[in-house]
Amino acid sequence: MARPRTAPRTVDHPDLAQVDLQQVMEALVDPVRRMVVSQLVRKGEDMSCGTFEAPVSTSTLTHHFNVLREAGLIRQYYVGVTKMNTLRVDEMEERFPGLLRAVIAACAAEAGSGVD
Amino acid sequence: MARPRTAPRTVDHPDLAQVDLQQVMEALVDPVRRMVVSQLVRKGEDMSCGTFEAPVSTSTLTHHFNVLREAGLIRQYYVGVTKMNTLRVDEMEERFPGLLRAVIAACAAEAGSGVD
DNA sequence: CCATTACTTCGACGACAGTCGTAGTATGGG
DNA sequence: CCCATACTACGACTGTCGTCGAAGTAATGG
Repeated sequence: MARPRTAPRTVDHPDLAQVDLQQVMEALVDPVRRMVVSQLVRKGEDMSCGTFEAPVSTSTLTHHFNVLREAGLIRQYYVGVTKMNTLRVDEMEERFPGLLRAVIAACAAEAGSGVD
Repeated sequence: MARPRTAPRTVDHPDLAQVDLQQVMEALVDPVRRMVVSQLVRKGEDMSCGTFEAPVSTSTLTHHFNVLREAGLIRQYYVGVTKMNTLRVDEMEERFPGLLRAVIAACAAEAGSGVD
């Protein structure tokens, strides 16, 4: 019987009203974090932490997820032993209209044209 | 007779095609540089380097102007002994649609609401 | 229970960005 | 000519960010 010994793992998310532009910019300035955002957009569905491609170690990736979550860019929740990630794109759009959308578009454009 | 002993001082500006998102994000992540951009927008006309308000020394401000110029965000030109600054907003809009516009709007929104 | 999987936490380290003050250079006026 | 003004260049310092590996914790399956 899967009787949880402790409370189910939860994750705290900021209300976007209390996130400021500085935090969002700092989150989006890192290329690895933009990769995460891009992959979420491209996939179009929630992704577990382990399924992202990035040129860094797992522990570093954990750090990047924390930064993204604290900046209000992603929402995270546990499903068993894996942790899922969603983009808070609509909320973000309301908080800073056009910003996330523009960054996503720019990422896609750079990935699309031959950038090597 | 104002005979120039040397060639008039010129300033180099990148073609926006050769500016990448990383550079622009790095330029816009600094709050002092966003202040510069905001003041240019608010003023609505070219401003000399000495007329900006920022909580840093003059030499630091010079550094910030360099970063903004190299990221393609501002255009600079000398008028006598002073150096003028313009926002390259239209070119930027073409290069990364919506990005600069969104950041400017976010700055204005934060400045507008009581943020202290 | 125990092992496995999936992610986190911690400390350490290296690199680099922002900052300053000082000294330097160019322009324009007396 | 010389000085004042406006900005720049340089070197030094500092704090912070991204990075890693090793050790830790939590759910799941046998």
